[in-house]
Amino acid sequence: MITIKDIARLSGYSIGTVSRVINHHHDVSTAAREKIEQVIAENNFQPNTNAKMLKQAVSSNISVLVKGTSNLFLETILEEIQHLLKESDHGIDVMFLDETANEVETAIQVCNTHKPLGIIFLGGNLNYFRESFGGIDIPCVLIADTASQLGYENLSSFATNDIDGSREAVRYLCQQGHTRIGIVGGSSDNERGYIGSRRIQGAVSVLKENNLVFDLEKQHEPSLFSVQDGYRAMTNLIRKSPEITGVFAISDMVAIGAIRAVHDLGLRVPEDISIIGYDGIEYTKYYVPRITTIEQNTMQLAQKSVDDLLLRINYPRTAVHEELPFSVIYGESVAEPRK
Amino acid sequence: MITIKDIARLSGYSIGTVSRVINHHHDVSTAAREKIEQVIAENNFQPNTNAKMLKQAVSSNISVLVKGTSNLFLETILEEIQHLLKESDHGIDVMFLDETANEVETAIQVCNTHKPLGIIFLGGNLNYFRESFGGIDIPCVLIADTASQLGYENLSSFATNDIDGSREAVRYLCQQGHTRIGIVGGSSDNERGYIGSRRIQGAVSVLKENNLVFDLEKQHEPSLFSVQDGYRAMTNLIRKSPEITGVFAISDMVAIGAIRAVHDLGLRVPEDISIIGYDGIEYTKYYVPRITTIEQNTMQLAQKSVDDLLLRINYPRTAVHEELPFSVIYGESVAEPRK
DNA sequence: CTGTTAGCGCTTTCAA
DNA sequence: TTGAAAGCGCTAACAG
Repeated sequence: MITIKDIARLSGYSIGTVSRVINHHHDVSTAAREKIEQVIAENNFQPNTNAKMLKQAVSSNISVLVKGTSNLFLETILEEIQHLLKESDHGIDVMFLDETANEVETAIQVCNTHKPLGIIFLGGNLNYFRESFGGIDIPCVLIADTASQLGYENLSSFATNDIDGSREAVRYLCQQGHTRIGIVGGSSDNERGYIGSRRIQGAVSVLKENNLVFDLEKQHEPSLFSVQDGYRAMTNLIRKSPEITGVFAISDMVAIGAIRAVHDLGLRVPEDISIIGYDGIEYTKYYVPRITTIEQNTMQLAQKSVDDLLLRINYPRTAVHEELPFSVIYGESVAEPRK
Repeated sequence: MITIKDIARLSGYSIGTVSRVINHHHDVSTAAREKIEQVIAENNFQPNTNAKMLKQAVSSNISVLVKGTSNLFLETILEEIQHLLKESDHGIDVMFLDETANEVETAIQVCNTHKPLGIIFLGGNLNYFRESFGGIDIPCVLIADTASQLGYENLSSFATNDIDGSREAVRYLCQQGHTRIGIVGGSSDNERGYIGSRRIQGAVSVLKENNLVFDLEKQHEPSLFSVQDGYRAMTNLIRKSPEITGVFAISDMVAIGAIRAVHDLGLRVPEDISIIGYDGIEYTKYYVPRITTIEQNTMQLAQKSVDDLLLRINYPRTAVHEELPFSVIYGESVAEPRK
């Protein structure tokens, strides 16, 4: 392994000067800079990040923790964030976590080792934040869930209002004339701070307002946020409530599984059953039928989060919590019910 | 930040002893171990990874470099690898790279900083390996492409034979009676070591053997490995060659975009145009129509790679290169052409 | 502008 | 079984 010491020896300068060149300090003579850069290139020298991080108080990086490895919705936002951060002079440091992992514990680790200037959480479980976010004291942003009730001074959040979004979804089904409406996805226990339960909550409230019968046990089937489980859940739902004509799927992934399930039961979407999804991932536009869905504004989510984080890194101020707009994307998976 | 020094002070032992406890050495008295573990727990102490890595010659981890952030095919293999490695006593260290990134340069970096025992490359560009893999001297495995011609002693590879796989795909279209066959995806320039060009090569060879006319310019449209670009490419292909009845899409993602494109042109799959994909990602089973595709055996790819890597870590021996079987998954996207 | 030097937190000899 | 102490590669403060 080639170290800064080797470069110093080979270039005839001291390690101090080499370090200055590496870190683009301006108090180095052109001669020294050129010579050292040449030696570095010749030897393909890479400074040891461990030593660097160990020594440095802070890096100039921003860490992004993504919850869930194959969550297309979050990945879309991530791409946008990477794009935006490339403009700034901050490095970026992405880390993918299992859906079940504790992102806040991981973040504390990351603070010790990577020493970022700020952290963006892409998705997360509010319970973990409640438990241990106190251990973090750099500016952070939570995307896709709201942290306003948590009251941390250094944690902003940007999200669409899940209750309103799902209300809109179900309202649209009602408008089309559906009266027997089912829900797939989310868990039925009203766990606090869980996105799925909020979406269910919104959906149910609209059904109640429209005086439609709704038996949670019969007209809802829980499901993970995956295609496979959406398929299973929808199959069950139709079996136990064959009279249903409209379905709100808690995420687009679930909607895709659900549509396939409908087909395999010999029914058609939207002729026999209408399905509306949630998130607005790119994929829904290429499905047959194109999926009607509630689109979250990934661009704005990314933009606002990055802006806020950079602002708070440079001018310490208190965190903000903002709700961003969503919109209904009219696809081909919802129609009026048969008479 | 709480350090090993604090734990030493708080427990009344020296930092040497604390370090031994942390690393589960057995030359520590039970009294010391218990006291120190208690203090560690009380203070929620996390050893600083940078300092640890800086000092240690090697970790006991295995690094996995995934090429492409939203490549469902590779992600499936990754999940399997994580599962398999959990059985072993090695830590695992995943890193996602951009599709355009240089994974070998990154790997060299990773060797310096994480000091893994071995590396698994999930996807990769053979050109980068040719250029700089010489800089790596720990056991490595490349998955999804073959490195046999490269001749590195410490680089095994496991992949399905892309030429045979795409031959099988096109052969199936021919069997069904298609004579005017198109290809979407891959790039037309025969870049060495590029998966797409090998799949095209296999496809074309079968067409030639069956004495079918094939004009690369007219019957092939290049595309990236994405749904969006598959859509665009298929639209172009049909415009320039409307007589085509069967299409080989170089990946399932491309196939999905292609099917949607067919629909939007007022045609149907498979009634008007048959489409066969490649990879066998989970998703194809939930599309409407279910996509006929060449399935790569992700389980075996993962299993063999992990086995080989662990073996070579423990008993140094030369690398191996193996081709793994594929199979045709008969979906609903291929039918006999209209007369 | 450049060199020297004191650590960053940890592991690992070497002595005791 | 334990403690003391020498660095791992690097940065930054200080002196020149």
